[in-house]
Amino acid sequence: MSEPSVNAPRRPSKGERTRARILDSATELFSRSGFNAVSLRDIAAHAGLTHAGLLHHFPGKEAVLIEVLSRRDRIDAQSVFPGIVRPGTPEPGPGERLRRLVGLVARNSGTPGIVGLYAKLSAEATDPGHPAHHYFKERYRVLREEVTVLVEALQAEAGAPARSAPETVARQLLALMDGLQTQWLLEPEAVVMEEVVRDFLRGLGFLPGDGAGGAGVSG
Amino acid sequence: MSEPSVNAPRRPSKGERTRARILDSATELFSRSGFNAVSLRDIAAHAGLTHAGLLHHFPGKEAVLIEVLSRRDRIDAQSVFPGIVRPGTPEPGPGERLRRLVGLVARNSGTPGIVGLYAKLSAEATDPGHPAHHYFKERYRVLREEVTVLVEALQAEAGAPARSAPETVARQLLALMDGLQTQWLLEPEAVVMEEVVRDFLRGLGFLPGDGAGGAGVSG
DNA sequence: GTCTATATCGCGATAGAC
DNA sequence: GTCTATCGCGATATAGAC
Repeated sequence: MSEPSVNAPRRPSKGERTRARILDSATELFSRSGFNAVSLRDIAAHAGLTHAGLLHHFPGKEAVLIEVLSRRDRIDAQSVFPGIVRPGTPEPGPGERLRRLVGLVARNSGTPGIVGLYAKLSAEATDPGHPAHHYFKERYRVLREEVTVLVEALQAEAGAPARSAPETVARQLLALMDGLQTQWLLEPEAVVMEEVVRDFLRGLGFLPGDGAGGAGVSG
Repeated sequence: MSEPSVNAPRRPSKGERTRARILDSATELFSRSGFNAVSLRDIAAHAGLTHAGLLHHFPGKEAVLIEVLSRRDRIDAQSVFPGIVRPGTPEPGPGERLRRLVGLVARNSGTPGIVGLYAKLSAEATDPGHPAHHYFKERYRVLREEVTVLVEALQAEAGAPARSAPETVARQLLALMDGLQTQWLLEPEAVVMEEVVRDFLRGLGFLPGDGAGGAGVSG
């Protein structure tokens, strides 16, 4: 049987290994120097082939970037919303999902290179016709839906009647996280993204206030 | 006497007029087609000179963009925080400044081209060494300070004790506005930036809530 | 001081040989 | 699947015309 079953990892072909090598090289170089400063020739050389050889695996430079970022997206999403990546997987409870989401914000502070790429590409991709346009539209749609569901659950748990529509709060939270990244990238030492996000969530009643402890989401 | 006094508008020199013509052309072309799709040769041709001639007035393409945006910045800032542009000018009251700030968000919905340029440049400019890096650092510093002062005043007016530090709220508001632009640019018909910002401000007690009972979220 | 012409560079992308 | 060769383009530098 050389037919692999759906979930069994099979031996990668040579092409797949080259592709992976290219993505690893691109991730490293993009993270270090950004998108514009890195040429296809740089990536190809780092991966051990020529730029024309690289373009056999990817249609263009931006396609490489999109693949780099969507690979990371998949990893991040899996940690917060496992159901996105593996449909049917049961999501953790709302409190746990929120904890993981804030943890993701904190973890991003360790990879300014990637965060910067994300900020740049998501801005460029607002242009219809940009190769990553549909990817980002879809990304925001999925994230907004997941966060909306999360907010609904948190509002229900919070007890007090919800002041705002869950979709609106979801938009606010995602916008806040994105906008904070820009401020943090400009002045990394002056901003603690995680703290600002926590403060916002506290205002919504999703995290205990800084006085007497509330419902147990400590430390 | 052909000596103009300090504040009297004097006849612009030929160079200054050329410079202004270049900026007008660049604004129009950038707004219509974005940054990457427009070449220096396009801008120069539209302004009636060659691309090398243009480069006698600006060191490079990005310098042109920075000038285009900072010119707009000056106009916008003047409408909300007159004191920034003309030091010593008395600011309007907090309520009025907040009203103008929200009005600016609403007005931005009329110029997606410029908003997009802003989103793209502010992301690119997070890279230290980018020609606009210092401009954006300074821009955020000034905006954050002005908004912090505004938030302090609004918190005092709101009566209830402030839950968050004014600087934090200022960061949140600016981040929210920036992040919303990305979402709006991706799906202009699905987002009403002004409404989401108002909702956020309502949650802070800076705008009147809708009715009393809290259950006012319809639709 | 203002602008043009030209020459050169490195880039992304394509075509076709192997 | 990878190469060499080549194209067109944007960006840049220099020399010099007005």
